[in-house]
This record gives sequence, C-alpha cells and structure tokens, in this order.
Amino acid sequence: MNNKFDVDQLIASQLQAVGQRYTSNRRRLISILLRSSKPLSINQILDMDPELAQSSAYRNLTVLEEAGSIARIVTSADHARYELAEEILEHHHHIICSPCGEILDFRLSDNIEETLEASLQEIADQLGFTLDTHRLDLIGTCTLCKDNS
Amino acid sequence: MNNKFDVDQLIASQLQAVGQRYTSNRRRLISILLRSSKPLSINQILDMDPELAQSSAYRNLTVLEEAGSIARIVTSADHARYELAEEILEHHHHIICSPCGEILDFRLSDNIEETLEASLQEIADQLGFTLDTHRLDLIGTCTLCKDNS
DNA sequence: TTTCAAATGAGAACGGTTCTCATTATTGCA
DNA sequence: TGCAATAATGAGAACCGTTCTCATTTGAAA
Repeated sequence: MNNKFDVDQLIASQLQAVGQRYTSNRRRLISILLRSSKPLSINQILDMDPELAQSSAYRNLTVLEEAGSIARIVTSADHARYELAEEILEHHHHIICSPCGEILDFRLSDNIEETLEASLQEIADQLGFTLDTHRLDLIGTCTLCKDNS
Repeated sequence: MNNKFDVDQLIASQLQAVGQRYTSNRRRLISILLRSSKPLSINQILDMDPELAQSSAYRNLTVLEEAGSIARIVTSADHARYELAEEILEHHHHIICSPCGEILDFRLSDNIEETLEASLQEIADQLGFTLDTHRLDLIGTCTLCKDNS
C-alpha cells in the first residue's frame, strides 16, 4: 500500500461500502495525510490547504473515519489528530510529546509485536472482550521541547 | 501500597510537595477512587458522592493530577476518566469498551512487560525523546455491549 | 479569637467539535 | 444533453465537557 493510486482505490471502495462518495474535498484530505509522515491536527490540515472549510473538514474526517480510511488519535492535547488507517500505513504505534502534542509513528520489531499480541489476545479472552485493536503510546518530551525548557 | 493509611500518607506528601492541602473534598475523591476497581468518569464520581460540587470536583481532580496522585485517562468517549496514579495502583494497562466507554485495568506478565519496556526505551532514545511513561490500551467490546447489539 | 491565605461552589465563560440549513455539486435517468 | 433527486458544502450557530470567576466559607497558624 505505498502508491497513491492503490490508496485511492482502497479508499474509494471503503467509502462506497458505507454509501459515501469520494469527493474532491475528501481527496484533498487524503492527499494531505498521504504527504505527512505523522498525524496532523485539524489546524495543521487547514494550514496545508486553506481552501478547506473547517466544518467540512471535520465532517469529512468523520466520514473517512467511519469508512475506516483514517484514524482519529485523541490525547490530552487540545486537538485530536488524524492519520491514514493502519490498513494503509501498516500497524504502528505513537510517541507523543506531552508539552507540544506532536506525535510520531514507530513500529515494534516483529517478534516483540507478535509476543505482545498473543498475550493481549489472551487477556481480552479472559475478560470477555472482543478485541478490535490495541494501541501503544510512548509519552515523553521531544528534543525541541527539551531545548526550550 | 494497599492500605488506606499508607495511601493517605503518600497523597498528603504529594500534595504538600506542590503546595496544596489534603482537604476533605480531596479526601472524598481519593476515597471514591480507592473503592473503585476501575477508572471513573466525572459523572460516576458525582453519583457516588452527591455532596461533591462538579466545579470543585474538576478543580480538585486537576490538583490531584498535578500532584501526581491520580491519572486522567482521555479516550474518544465523551468524558475523561480518573484513577489513582501508578505509584499507588502499580503499573498497569487499560482495556476499553468502545461502545460504552467502560475501562478495566489489566497487567502484563513481568517478562513481557520488561521486554517491551527495554524495546520502548531504545526507540525513544533513537527519536531523541525523554520518556515519562507508556500506555497500552486494548480497544474492543465488552460482554455487556456484545449482548445488547 | 483573629488573621489571612486557600478552598469551595454556583454559575458564567471557553473552545474544540458537531449541527443547521440554504446553496452548490453530482448522480441517475429519460 | 437536460432534469430531477439526492448528497456535499460552508458559514455560522449550537453543543457540551471542562475551566474560570468571584463572593463566601474553611482552616491553619499564632
């Protein structure tokens, strides 16, 4: 899932599956997220494309999230952040700078990830949960914020 | 850290360290969290002690969080949830029911937790982050919500 | 007691997000 | 093509969880 054409195909079908169109505003949002290497806040998204209306951006991000094309990341920071879904980006985790809210992606080595997932599945079974996914966040301070403090 | 007296001692000193008093309202909040086996939303807290004023509860939860006595858990659910800090409850993780927002605590086996932490520390070092903590959440559906759907 | 800073609580204000609704685009169909 | 019919859009209002304000109360220290 690494070229724009494949991604567009996938998202078109994901939207169609929930009865939604792949409109130009939605393409613009996806294009912005595709160009970013990290999750973006609504303000970062609007800054990257000032033609986008805030209300429509929010609505379309919600539609894209419901279609399973993007993921919303909620932290204790002011704004939520958005990125392409794991189906597109592959499974990964987040490292969050608590002073500035910046989020970077990272991946665990395959064998640690697998060991962890087996253990998590077992725990979910014991608690009677049906598991959708898991998320692993590192919380800390990035270089930039460290220097400015 | 399993009897109320020790917990009160610790919290008193945590509050003192940030120049705050361990007042009766703050004791009531701690008492509620101590009695709960899972993180509570503000409404659940107010229901458990109707004498508490909402605004004071919010303010005191913030003070207790700043003192390091409790943790605020933000999810995509409407309300944040609160629980005693890891210094009191010991390090653990959360399993979250996305339909109803309910959160339960769980622990990983020591060796998986240790392997994971070593790996995470390495990743943080590579990205230039100073690590405060990590959090691991399982997202799924609890038995109750499964039955009602 | 007296003093004085800190805590309290009712309600107002804040702000990120969602909703409303009149307008504009798009699709399906003849 | 042209014409409904339906969906998407965007500006601004509304929503609602949380934070702030400020007059009052509490509690610690002496």
